[in-house]
Amino acid sequence: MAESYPNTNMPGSTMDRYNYSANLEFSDFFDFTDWTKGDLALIVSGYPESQNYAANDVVNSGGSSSYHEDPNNIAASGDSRSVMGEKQITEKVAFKTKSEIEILDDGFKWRKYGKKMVKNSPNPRNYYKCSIEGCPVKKRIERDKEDPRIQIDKIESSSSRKRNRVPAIIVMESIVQMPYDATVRLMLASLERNLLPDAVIRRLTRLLLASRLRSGYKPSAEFQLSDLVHFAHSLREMPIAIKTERPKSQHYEVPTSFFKLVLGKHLKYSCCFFPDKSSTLEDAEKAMLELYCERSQIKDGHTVLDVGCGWGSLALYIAQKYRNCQITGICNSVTQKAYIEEQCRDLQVQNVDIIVADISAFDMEASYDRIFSIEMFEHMKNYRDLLKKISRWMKPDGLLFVHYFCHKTFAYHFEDVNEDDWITRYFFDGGTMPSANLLLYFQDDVSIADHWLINGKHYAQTSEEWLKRMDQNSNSVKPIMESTYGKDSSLKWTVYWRTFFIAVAELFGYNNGEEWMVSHFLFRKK
DNA sequence: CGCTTTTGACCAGCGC
DNA sequence: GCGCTGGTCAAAAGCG
Repeated sequence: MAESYPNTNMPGSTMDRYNYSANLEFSDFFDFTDWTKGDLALIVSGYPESQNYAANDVVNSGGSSSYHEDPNNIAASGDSRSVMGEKQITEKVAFKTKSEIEILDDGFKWRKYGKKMVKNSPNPRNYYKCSIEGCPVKKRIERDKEDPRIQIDKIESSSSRKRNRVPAIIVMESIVQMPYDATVRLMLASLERNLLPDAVIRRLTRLLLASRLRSGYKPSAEFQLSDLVHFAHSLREMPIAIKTERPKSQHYEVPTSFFKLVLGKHLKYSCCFFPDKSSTLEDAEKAMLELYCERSQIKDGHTVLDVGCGWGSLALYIAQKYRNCQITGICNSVTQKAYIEEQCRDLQVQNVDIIVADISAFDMEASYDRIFSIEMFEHMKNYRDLLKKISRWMKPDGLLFVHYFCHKTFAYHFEDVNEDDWITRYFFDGGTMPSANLLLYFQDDVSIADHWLINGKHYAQTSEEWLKRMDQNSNSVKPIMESTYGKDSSLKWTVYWRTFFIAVAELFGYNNGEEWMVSHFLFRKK
């Protein structure tokens, strides 16, 4: 078996690309008028003392809107009482962070307006205002006089106008200090209200990934090959796929018009390949499609099956490139089929047939020279049964090409067991995160001919492009979100989709793309 | 040049 | 009122 792990040709210093943040107005993030209903101050009431406070102290669902007094006298001088006559509303929070880093970047833009020595302390106190015009949030930062490694932040938002209350920033400042579960809970609460700047979502995502890498994803602290073998074995006991309807409704029934605005012109809703970092998304879509053709050794005249064809990016690409190929695509939604057939008419292509079916239940007699599956195995469980079924659709000398995203070492289920895993809940419930070589444990009916890995940065950049396009087309996206999710939830879902793209980018960009990545397999029939 | 940071002046509150 | 402290302003300095 020839295994090669080619350098995926991503140039070195590309991190600047990944610091992209959307050019949105302050008011796009902070919907003041919405806050009068859910009292955000409650979410952050109390002064978290960096180490030893319980999550429940932070997420306080009852009580008054004023903040609790600091048990450790961190912020004794604050005055949150209402001024006589007009209603002055002040939200405050204070916390300590242990950090060697001189200036902690919290993702917000600040303007420094003062610096003062504090009595009885060798360290100065710095005064900042949020640099966005009209934002009433201020913060002051000083270092602990006993332990200068500890940074003390006090943040307050004060305004006479109720609609200008800005506890959002307080939420954000607090959550980055919190234990894992409290962080997640607040992130969710903040997300729903559209309160987090991209930089914060990115930072939180990385924190969560780091935390999960330490404990959550791995079946054991020392992940061993035997764990993977066990995982692979356990998949054999499961149905081919579970909960096939949920991801479909979660994800794939959003109107095609949305994906037309977000994806590249091939409508490839999977990882693209960037020959260099300045490649356009269209280039990258094409480069990956071309890579599939090359690695699968496809020839003109072959019969081709694309299992899980989506909007037909690969089917249509092959149909145009190899006019004598006859291509069948299987997708799970009628809207996708309708779109592909429309494309066939526009492109004057006659060699494509689309079947709408649930792969786990579907079967047929036909057989093919080449079978492709692009990012569909992630929705499946029982790879043995699935590969057995697919192998029956292969001609004796046929080849199967599989592309899935993966973790380099371990495999895990996407399960909606933790409320924290909102990506699972809303986008991938019932799916699997395979390990890079998981399919090699399922060679009952097929055997490996070749195997490649692709650095995760390609997916990171792909998702960044999707995000960029979604933002650029926000005017057109808005009515789609409103008609899909309802006017009340459209903002929330817009945020979810943006956060999903950000999270995908951070996941695959993690550890320079060497942690989560994309795996390609070429199998022959046994 | 366009931005941020520094810095002394100023101001408000408070205890005496 | 006076002295002290903490917070703010805005002119000047610093920076890439």
